[in-house]
Amino acid sequence: MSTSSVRALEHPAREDIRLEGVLHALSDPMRLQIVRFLWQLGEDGEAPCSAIDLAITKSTTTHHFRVLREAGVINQVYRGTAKMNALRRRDLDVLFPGLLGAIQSADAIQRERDGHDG
Amino acid sequence: MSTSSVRALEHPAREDIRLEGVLHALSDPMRLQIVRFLWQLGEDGEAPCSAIDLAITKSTTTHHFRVLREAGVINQVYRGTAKMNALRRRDLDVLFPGLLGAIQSADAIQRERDGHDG
DNA sequence: ACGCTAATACGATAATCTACGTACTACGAC
DNA sequence: GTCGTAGTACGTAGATTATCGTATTAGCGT
Repeated sequence: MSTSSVRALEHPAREDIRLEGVLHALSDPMRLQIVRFLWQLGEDGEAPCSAIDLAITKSTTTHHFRVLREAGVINQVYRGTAKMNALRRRDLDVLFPGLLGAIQSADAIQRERDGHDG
Repeated sequence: MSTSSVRALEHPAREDIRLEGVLHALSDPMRLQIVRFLWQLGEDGEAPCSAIDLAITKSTTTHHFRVLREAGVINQVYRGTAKMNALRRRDLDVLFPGLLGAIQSADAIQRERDGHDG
């Protein structure tokens, strides 16, 4: 017996996403880096946790992904042995139009200013 | 002898304002309330700390205003016995175009959803 | 069954944050 | 100078957070 994975992950419904929670989730540099990475994958892009090279241990990485998920910023699903992550762009755009885009744009401007390429 | 107040307040220069800091400052409900209030005063609007009725004590209020100032979100100047506060709209708009507006808009949408009037 | 890889769970620690109360300073009015 | 108002400083308590290390679970391939 084994249908496609019993392991389910709790996500807030779109209407339960709170602005304060989203802002708090994005106010950490590591999490901002995660979101930047996912954003750059484009619409519907997704990636396993391990695809992002963060300067922290795996268990801390797990923690940050969970914060993002619980705030409603990303969606996580198990796919085989990996856990795929994707930005909840559409949900956030319906809920708070322009917010995610403005933050991404601000992040890009700041990185440019800080001397990062790309 | 008394020129216009020796008491000076430290503000980050525009180029020293960090996105993470702004997001963190705005991720607290009390501070979001402060910013909402200042926003509603319109361009160049300013108000003393005491103009906002927060459900916290005076010393905690001081703390929140300081967090906002140190993050670069508001400007504070002493004016007589009061301390006037104003959003740093222009600085933020130059630095991160659209960010403050998107957050304000998201805040308004969320409050509408929560059943507040206005 | 065994080993590999991806990710979680748990427990600990140190830092940060919100909030409070009390004591204090600065300014204006009297 | 004295009083009232606006706001600060300081110390502290309690909660949350970021980080780690180690042990563990889930799924895939052999």
